[in-house]
Amino acid sequence: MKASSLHGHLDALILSVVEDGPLHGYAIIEALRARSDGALDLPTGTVYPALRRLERTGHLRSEWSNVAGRDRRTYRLTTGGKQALATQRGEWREFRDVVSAVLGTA
Amino acid sequence: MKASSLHGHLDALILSVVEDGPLHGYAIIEALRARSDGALDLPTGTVYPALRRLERTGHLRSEWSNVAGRDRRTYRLTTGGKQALATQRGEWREFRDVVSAVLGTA
DNA sequence: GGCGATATGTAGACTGGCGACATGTTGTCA
DNA sequence: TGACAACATGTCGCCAGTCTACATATCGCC
Repeated sequence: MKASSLHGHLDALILSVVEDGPLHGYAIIEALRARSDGALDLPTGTVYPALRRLERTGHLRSEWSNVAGRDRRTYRLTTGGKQALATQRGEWREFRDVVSAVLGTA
Repeated sequence: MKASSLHGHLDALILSVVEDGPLHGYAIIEALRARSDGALDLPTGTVYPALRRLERTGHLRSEWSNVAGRDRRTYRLTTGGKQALATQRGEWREFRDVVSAVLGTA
């Protein structure tokens, strides 16, 4: 699937997979792939900048750790992030319904 | 609704409203607004460039006319445009289902 | 030693939607 | 007559966000 069509919806997807528990970047990419049955295979150049953006806006917070000799930056949802996710879920539903209605793909 | 989330989906929406019969730019904007119950209110700076793009790629063809003293450029779907619309409807369905699945907004 | 998987990141290009602007006509209302 | 909304088309430059390609490093396996 063309991930470029995600434009503007990626943030919600990331927040959504982190909702179930803290994850580091690489694991987030895998979680998105798993949850979408392989349809979403996002490049690191897309995800890592998005994570820093989400941290900058206060929706995520990160913490470094080392697991089996590998450095990990683990992200978790903030309170603001939870609210943002709820808002964005609502916006997604509206967007989805509007586009489906216009396209006649209800 | 934030129309910026349209990114990449606008072409399909335009092709879809033109599918029912030739329309000029201004009427396309109105048709999108009507079909979406007011949710889609696109600025001319978005729609007109998109129409020229769609004509450049051969999905639309245009013709000038004059109605009640006003110049109109009326667009209609080409054969290629019909095929493109069918393809994009399929892509939309997939995109919609994937995002809904990940967000849990099924 | 090499390679694939794990892990993070940046730089620059490209695309597309948006706000602001520019232009002109028609119809309406005071 | 003059102002203003609606009709109608279009451009320009900005900006946000995604992608490609690159850079770096560890671990486990063969």
